[in-house]
Amino acid sequence: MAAKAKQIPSVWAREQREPDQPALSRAAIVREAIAVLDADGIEALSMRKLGARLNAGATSLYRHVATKDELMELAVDEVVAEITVPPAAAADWRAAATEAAHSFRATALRHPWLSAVLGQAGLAYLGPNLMAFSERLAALFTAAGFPEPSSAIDTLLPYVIGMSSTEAAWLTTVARSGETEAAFIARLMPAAQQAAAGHDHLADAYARAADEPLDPATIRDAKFAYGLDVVLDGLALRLPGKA
Amino acid sequence: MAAKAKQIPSVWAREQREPDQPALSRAAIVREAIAVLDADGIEALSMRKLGARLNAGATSLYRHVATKDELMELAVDEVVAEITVPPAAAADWRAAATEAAHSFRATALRHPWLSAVLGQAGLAYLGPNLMAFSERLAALFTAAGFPEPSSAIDTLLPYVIGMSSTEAAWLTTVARSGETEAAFIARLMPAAQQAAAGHDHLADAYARAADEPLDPATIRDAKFAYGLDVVLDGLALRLPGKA
DNA sequence: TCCCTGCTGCGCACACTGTACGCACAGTGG
DNA sequence: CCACTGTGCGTACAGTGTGCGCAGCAGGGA
Repeated sequence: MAAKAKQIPSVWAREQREPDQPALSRAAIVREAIAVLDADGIEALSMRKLGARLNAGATSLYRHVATKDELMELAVDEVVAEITVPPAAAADWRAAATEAAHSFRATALRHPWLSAVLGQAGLAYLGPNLMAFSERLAALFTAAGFPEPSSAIDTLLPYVIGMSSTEAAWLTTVARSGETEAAFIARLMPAAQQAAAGHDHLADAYARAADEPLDPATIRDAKFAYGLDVVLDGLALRLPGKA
Repeated sequence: MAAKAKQIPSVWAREQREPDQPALSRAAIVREAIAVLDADGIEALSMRKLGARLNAGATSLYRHVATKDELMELAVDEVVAEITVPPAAAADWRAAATEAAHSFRATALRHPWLSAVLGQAGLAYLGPNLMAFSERLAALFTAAGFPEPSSAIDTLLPYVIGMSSTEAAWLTTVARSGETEAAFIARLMPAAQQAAAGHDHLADAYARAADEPLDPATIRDAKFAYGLDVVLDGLALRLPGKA
């Protein structure tokens, strides 16, 4: 969808490339890809569409990026930089870990494709920002006095990733419906209750949830905080001097 | 890829449909889809390929399944039936929860696409087996005496899903490399150590891991069990009578 | 002034994807 | 015998990622 219209091929008629365009570059491509991902979701990102948004052809992108997967990897690493992990010197490791976890969740909800891609990649991503993130987490738990900080990280991160990814998927579904979260829940409720028929505990839980006056976002916040506290409680028991 | 070859159209030459073929049915389609998913991964499943394996055209499947997403939902629910959750009557809730978690992980590693799809779907899936699974978990934690069993579930499940999905992704990557896990790690190590340069804690962790004599599968088992214990410890603190 | 080399963008093409549409046939009920 | 319904399939459409080779530009010698 370049600005230049189709015209008969002629050396004289050919225009110069606009020099004021933001040049195609890896950074610009990644930035635009993130914008598309945030706005339209992961399956809406195609190389053609991305190229069009950059006033370029689809295959031009491949001069700067080896493959679409590599582009995703770059986008992940770029976005991971938004997560803040308090410095290790902080006296209260628990507050620091809580802040890091909440920052992760906030980032994952701001970029709903993040956790899905991250969870599906595992240790294969070695981008600088991801490494820096891991390093700061390791520093935090080491300073806290954990004998094996990586075990602590390998407990906390799966929880945070698991929760964030289901939550992001849910919010994506809601957003696609065009309704508010409460309205979407209300519309889904009958089907859920029907599916829960014969399952007493589930039916009870649904009934209790229906009476809940709190708004869904608050409930999700509380749920995440609750589970996080559980995990941190469990970790605290592993600190030397507590056993 | 039907058995009948192309031939000049003629009423006389047209063959009958083989009646001994296993009839195309929703159950057969789902079963075959799971086989493809297990063998070749999630992005290898295409309707055409699936149809071919069933001696049918691609679009024939759509008589039994509304859309590919629906097929995935059916496959997930089918596979979820493999997860065993001990009955609520079990005296030791902790052993029961541990068994359920391990069963989940085993199923997720047997079907490496499971957690990714599950984590990306959230509460939207309401299949009977998934409902039964949730019900039994709820029964378990209710019988254990938790005041709000759903909070316990919403803590445990994200951990289990998060851990299983990264693990499954890792194993998929390893499998695709054609090497053993140990060999793959050895080949990845230089890149990882280079990426960890300047990050002291990470570099230490890598160095320690390189000296580790245990085989990777054992380490993964231990890591999962460790985090699971952490979560269950944290949950145990929420049992009335412990506060 | 010329050519040569290397880099960037792009048009085309290939092999694929999910799935809508409408026809041809089998079995069933009237 | 006819009508109807359910099933399979061939064709087609609008996409997808990406390999290949060409066209222009920048800079560096001769």
